[in-house]
Amino acid sequence: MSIPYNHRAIEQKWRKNWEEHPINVNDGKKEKYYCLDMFPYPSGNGLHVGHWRGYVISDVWSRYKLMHGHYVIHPMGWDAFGLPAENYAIKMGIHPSKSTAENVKNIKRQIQEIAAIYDWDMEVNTTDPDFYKWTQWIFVKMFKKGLAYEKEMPINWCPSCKTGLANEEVVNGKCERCGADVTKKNLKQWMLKITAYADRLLADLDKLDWPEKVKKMQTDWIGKSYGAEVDFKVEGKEESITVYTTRPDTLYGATFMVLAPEHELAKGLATDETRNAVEDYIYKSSLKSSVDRLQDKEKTGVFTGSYAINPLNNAKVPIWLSDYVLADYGTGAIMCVPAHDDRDFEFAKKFDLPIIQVIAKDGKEIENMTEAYTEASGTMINSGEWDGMESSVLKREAPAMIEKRGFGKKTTNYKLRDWVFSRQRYWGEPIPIVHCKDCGAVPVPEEELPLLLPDVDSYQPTGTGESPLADIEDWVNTTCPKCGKAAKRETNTMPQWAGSSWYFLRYVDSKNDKELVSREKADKYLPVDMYIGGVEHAVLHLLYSRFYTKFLCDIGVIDFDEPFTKLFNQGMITGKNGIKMSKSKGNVVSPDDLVRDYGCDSLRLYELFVGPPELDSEWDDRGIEGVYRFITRFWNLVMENKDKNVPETKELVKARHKLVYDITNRLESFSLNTVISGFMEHNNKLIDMSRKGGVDKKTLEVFVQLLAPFAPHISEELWEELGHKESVFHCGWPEYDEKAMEEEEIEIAVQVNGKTRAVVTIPKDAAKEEAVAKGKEALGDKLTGNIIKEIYVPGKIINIVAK
RNA sequence: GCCCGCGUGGCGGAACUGGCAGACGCGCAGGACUUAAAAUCCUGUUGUGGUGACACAGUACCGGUUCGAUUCCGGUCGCGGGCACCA
Repeated sequence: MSIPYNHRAIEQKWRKNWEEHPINVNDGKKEKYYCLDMFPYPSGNGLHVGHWRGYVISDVWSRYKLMHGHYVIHPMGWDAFGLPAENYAIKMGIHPSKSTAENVKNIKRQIQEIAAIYDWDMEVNTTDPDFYKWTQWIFVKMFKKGLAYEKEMPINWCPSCKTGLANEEVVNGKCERCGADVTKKNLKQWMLKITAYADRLLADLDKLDWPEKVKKMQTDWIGKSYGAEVDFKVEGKEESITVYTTRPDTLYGATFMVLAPEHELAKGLATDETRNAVEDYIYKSSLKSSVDRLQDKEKTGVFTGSYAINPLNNAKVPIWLSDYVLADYGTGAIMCVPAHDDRDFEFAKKFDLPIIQVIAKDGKEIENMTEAYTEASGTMINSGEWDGMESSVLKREAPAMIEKRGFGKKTTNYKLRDWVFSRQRYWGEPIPIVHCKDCGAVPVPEEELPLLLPDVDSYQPTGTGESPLADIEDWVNTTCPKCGKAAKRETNTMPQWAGSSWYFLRYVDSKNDKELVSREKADKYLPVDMYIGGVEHAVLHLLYSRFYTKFLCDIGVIDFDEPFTKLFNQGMITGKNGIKMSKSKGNVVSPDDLVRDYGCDSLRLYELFVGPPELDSEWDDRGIEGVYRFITRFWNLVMENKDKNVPETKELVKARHKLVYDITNRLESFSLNTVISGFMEHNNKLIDMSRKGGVDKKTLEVFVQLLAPFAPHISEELWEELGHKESVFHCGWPEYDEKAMEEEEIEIAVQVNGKTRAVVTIPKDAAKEEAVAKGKEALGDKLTGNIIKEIYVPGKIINIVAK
């Protein structure tokens, strides 16, 4: 009896061995491959089996690249600033610097259990001053380029987290972190001008090998639209109001105009009769939260008393105010064409405003219109000189026509807003700005960075719109770097996304104290070739990182403008019935026990076997038994055959090539669950062959090589058992020969009218006559009626059509 | 409301460009070994009918294209996700 499989001893042995003899070494000659995980924030709850999956996927891919002779950059770090870490610290009553350090330690231990080939020399932590020095440095650079600016405006405010939020952090009117209803608060904020990059962020999506879903989400988020700005004169006044529309073709149908209550002209348009009502409406709107505004089912509004003149036909249209028009999109004012827009139609019906149809539906005017006709297709009617034109054509041409006639211009708009970058919280990078009475906002000189986050006892958020830093007088009070007079520090901190927007650049030169990253190393090791993480960051981290990368490229720090060449989103692991794993639900499965009982190798395989890596999968502990059985059976197979000197048979060679073919192709297409089932299937076949006469050594070796990225410990052990001195990871990836796996005879289904009635064995490239004859023979008396047609697709099917 | 994606056994899931539906695994049932159990091994496992070879039905539902459809097309229902008054 040979040695039984002992995962504990084997895994311990190889962990130690890899530590002493690293397998992924940069010799300066190998081609680099950068495979990156989205770095975790150090949560106090530790890792569950769901976190494992992403890390296993990336490690399998990294080891696969390693076996192809690459030097693999596969780092790990900590996204340790920000709300999650701080909220946890507040809850536990431990200072965030302390709780964060503890959590990092614990999670690092757990991550090491995965046995990934992480290069811990590269490790970064966003809360490390040597790291956030450069986070602040980027901010200063942006400030100097005019991309960071201060603005007082109503921003999204989470009353629970007591901080302002970026647009991207508000999901369905709720805080992305805590789920509380988001309100509006008027605050002076630092903003990043991400909108300056809107066009490039949109256009460059084409360059990326990313899931279509994520590209689409970013496209929609950027939300580029094409249309025109049209100027309407206000009757009896000097002013004119500019509206933005994507449907200038419907200009003749504009029967009224609506301004956002916050529009700068709103108040001034009121007449003596309407003044009270108008001011009342503006005041009430200002009190409404964004959630209220969204949830209002009925449209509200007030007539200003003023009229505008449609520049096309000089029609007089009433000007209304309504909060369904957004102040910060387009011009904050719209022309309303109730016949061809749902919202305008609703508003017109409610306030009894005229409706003029300008596009014919099915060639005619609609009687008793009950809903807006929103298609841009049909012939123009009631539109003066435009009558008879096709609306879709006019929609395209109208902006230029309007521009030519001098009452507007062709333009585009984006849904993307500038990034609210201030947080009224303690646990973040201090914004390196000094406010001076004379010089205004002055950046902290670059040589004085990092601007350290002061240590405080009271780090709870104040809720007043001021950061806790505002209370630390000897920190706040400073001198102006420009004029030397007394000045005050900016007390807001940066959002969690600041560090994560560029951390991937730092790994390859993490100890550089002169530069963010040396240009030499950046050119050599960047960008990221493969990025693996959850889809939840589609419009947050992934958009911000692209923006940062483009900026850093523009100022010459790096020479590429897209950070992540290829992106893979792994699905979530959930508990029973697809319920998200959480402590409160009590359905969290910790990897620790499973590693102890079944071993790291088994858990790695099972993480992949549960389902397609890109889809969510329900965790079921029992399934790991099957994987453990496979590993044990494979172990036994190798142990029984390794010293038997079994000669290679044709059948064994065929099986070997088929094995390499299956595993390689499935791995290349990221079908990792079927890679594992492929291993199992081939293992079963080999066990069968082993009983019939044995399995040759070469086949066993190839199997071990293929298994290595997935189950590294057992593979190294068996590789050694097979007589090798060198690590299996340095012995290349096996190749297959399609000719070698071809069968001379194949089984082929014989159908009658498309239904399988028999299976015959025929030569692989049998001629039609032969195949059909054999098929008919096999069918025997199952074939009745007159034969109408005989179909033979070599290698696929024989189908006899009979009546 | 708009835009994506998905519906396959008791369960997780296979089926590459249309070609034997249900690979692989879990679970379950039966058997071998054992005093017994665990572990291990073997057999069976979509449903209905039949002792049986076999027959019929079957990939959410209805219809279409095709010699042939889980796969392509049209419609319906259900589930999940994104956006949500962006003019």
